[in-house]
Amino acid sequence: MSIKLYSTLSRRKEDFETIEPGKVRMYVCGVTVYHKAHIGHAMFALVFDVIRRYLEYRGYAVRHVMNFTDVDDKIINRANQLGVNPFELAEGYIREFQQNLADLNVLPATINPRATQEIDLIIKMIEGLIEKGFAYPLDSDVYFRVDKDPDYGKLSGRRLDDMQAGARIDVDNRKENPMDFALWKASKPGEPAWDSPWGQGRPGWHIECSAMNLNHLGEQIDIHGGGNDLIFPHHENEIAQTESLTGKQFARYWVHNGMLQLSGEKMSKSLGNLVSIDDFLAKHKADSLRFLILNSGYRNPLSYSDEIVEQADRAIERLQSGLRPAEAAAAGASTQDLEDLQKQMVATRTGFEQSMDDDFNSAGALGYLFELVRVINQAHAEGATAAQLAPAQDLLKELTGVLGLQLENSRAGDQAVEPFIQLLIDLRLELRAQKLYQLSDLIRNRLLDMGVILEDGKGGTSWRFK
RNA sequence: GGCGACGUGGCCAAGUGGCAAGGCAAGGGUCUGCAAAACCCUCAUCAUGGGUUCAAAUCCCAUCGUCGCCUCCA
Repeated sequence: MSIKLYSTLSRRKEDFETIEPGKVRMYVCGVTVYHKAHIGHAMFALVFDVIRRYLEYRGYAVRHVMNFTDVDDKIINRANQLGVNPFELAEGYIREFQQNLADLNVLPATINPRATQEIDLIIKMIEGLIEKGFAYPLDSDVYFRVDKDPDYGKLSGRRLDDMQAGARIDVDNRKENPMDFALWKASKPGEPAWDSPWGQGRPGWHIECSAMNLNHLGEQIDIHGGGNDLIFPHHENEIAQTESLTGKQFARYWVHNGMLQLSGEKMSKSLGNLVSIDDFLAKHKADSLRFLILNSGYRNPLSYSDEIVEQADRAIERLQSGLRPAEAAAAGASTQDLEDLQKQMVATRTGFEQSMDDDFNSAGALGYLFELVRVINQAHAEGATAAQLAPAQDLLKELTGVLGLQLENSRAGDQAVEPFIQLLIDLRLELRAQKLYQLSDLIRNRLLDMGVILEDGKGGTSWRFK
């Protein structure tokens, strides 16, 4: 069975076929680095991380490119406000975002190109577009001529006639068509600038992505992704530029994720309603955020609230419960239990793959993983040994890993405390044997306050970090 | 005004023609000194109104509601 994925261009699910067999060229629009990254940015990164991981699970070699826009008006404005060098400002946020992604267990992209590293190619492309009549210089700017592009609007499903140019911004009367967009922008004194045939300036927002695609993936790519707020104008313009220049179809599949919303509104820098990735990770595990995103369709909007984060925290604990070690004194599960476990393993992998093949239906896939957890726990409760649980637990680890979940219980760097915890457990065991329950409960409660949970089972007391 | 998406139990959410996955919460039970975890049981006819069909949450029409894009935006 093949993978199906929804493409914004055709507005339907399509069979996934790559240009080169077994290889995927995937470009994902990254961020403009002028501000701390928020969990909305994390969403796109997580969505495409899961897509990439699943494609690799399916045997594809994925060349994953995610760019950084490191020069633009917003960066310059903010640098001016802060009185710092715009390049240094961008560099700092790039480092921070990469650290955020690492903290979220997002695999590093194959390449992270930056707009400022592509200037030569950008200029060549603009020259090519001018030669072909798709662009025209105006003073020291260069604009793309939308009227020359017959299928302009095909991605976003708009026609030029329908668009109320200037409805919310002032029309630049110098342009041939109000919808013409900048390929090259003249710079003001003191702003970052590069030499060009049209004078000192910098690239427009859209052309950089076209250039990075061309440079790192080629004229034609398999998947082009990003948030659905980029469909228009950014991706529309990218198609227009690239296809006008090459005369070939640019991306086979356009994949867009829905927006993360906070209190009913899109989370965005301009609205000021954001939760930074750092804020989130200070209170919750990376797995929790990933679960939130996996648990709903990637194309749907996702409403963020304390309540659903709390639910995600619990759900992760539930998945972790499937990985608990067998009781030391386990007697072994019955043949029937082991058969059930075996059946569920087959059902889980099959269901997982069928769900994920269907446009990366991770919520459906999670359903099968929870069912596996239940059957593992049943066997666990029936006395399965470590060896009996291992195959199912390995499967659980493997498939949650495909989704990028870590399910780690222990906190890094805390190994040193383990002997002391064990000492307290042994002490408490003695107190309980003497029925000194007040003291034994005191130990349990105090450890809980410190984030260590004790659980008394048949085979002794086990513990885990909260 | 134009384009588009969505509306499934208290909450999140899958399912897009054939008896409504899963998670969280809640209630009951087993286990336990107690607790926690785990296990067992209970918990929805799918916004509303029409229509098509042997059969609809799933297709069509209408209504109501929520949201996104059209401007920088993941």
